[in-house]
Amino acid sequence: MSSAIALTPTSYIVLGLLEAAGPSTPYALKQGVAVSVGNFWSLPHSQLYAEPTRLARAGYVTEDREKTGRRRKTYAITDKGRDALRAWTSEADAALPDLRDIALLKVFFGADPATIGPPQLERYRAKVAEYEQIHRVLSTHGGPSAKGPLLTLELGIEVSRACLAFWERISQGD
Amino acid sequence: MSSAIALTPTSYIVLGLLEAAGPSTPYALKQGVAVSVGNFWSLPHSQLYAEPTRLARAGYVTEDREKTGRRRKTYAITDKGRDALRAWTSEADAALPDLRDIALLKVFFGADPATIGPPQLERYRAKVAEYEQIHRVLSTHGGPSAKGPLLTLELGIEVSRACLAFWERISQGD
DNA sequence: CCTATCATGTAATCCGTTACATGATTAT
DNA sequence: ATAATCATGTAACGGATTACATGATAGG
Repeated sequence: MSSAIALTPTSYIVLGLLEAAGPSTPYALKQGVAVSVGNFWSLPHSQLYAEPTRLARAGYVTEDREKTGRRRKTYAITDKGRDALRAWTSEADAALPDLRDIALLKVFFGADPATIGPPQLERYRAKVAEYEQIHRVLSTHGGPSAKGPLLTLELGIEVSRACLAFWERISQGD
Repeated sequence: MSSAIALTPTSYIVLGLLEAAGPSTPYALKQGVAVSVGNFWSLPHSQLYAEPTRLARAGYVTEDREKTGRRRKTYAITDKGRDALRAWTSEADAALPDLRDIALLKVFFGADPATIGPPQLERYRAKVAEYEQIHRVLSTHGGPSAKGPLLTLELGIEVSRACLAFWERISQGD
């Protein structure tokens, strides 16, 4: 039988994309991540080659390789995969995530806000604008399947605004 | 000579605590993390045994082991360590952190907000209260060295409030 | 005295990152 | 043609998590 593996967030990202987009190559997954989840959960493209392999080993997806030419691999979610995905989305989480903000870590350890703040502030400004842009596009076009992504964007916007306000404030000597 | 290693956020947490608290055992570091950085950047205690060892290998800290009894290890930051820490806090960051919120990931992939939201909401409520409590304590007692931690708390509070509002909103059918 | 809990550490596993490498397309 | 970029992968290394394990200390 197929060996058992632990499913990580990366696993669910792959499964989720495969369910939403149908059979895909790692490169297609990469594109998918870039325009969707990648906005708040990024991963290097190598993961999108490695992870489907792992998932295939355990039967959550099937792997299909071209016999000819570039020998591209295409992955498709299986029923087992769909079950795992649904079980995961149905379960509430145990704990809140850490902020894990390196800039904040520096401030914690005494970094000068005037140094750390301004670039940070600029990036959040850009991020907010970008999120709002995507949100506009998704809410006008984009059907009911855009519900999750839209909500996600909304949290992204609100959190980014909070961060923006913070870095703005501490950038000017308190 | 000592082998070179890459310094990770974990490294700087250890260095930062060692500078702030003076020579410490891994357990003391664990205590330190728990009441400070741990609130937004947690790590398992095993890291606080492994990481100082790594740092010692490269000369950022010294390791001192009791000859008798429990043979506890005590670590102290070196000048090289202090230099590295200062260099790090002086440099602005390159990129914003990802949110990496698993609950949000679930919503993105279509999870029912009514399932995911409420527990999330409760946790943020508690978190905000906890942060505010710590903030009160730190701002009345706690000298000028509490500046960084206080700022950190303030971002924590603002972000948590934003998240709280979000989960509250989506918990009730939109 | 016994059993929780605190304190202190090591071992194994593995995911994730970084780097390397090459085959196709497209633009100039 | 040829450079540049897109597409497609593999290899290696190491940090991080999880689990295991035992020595002290305090409470009942």
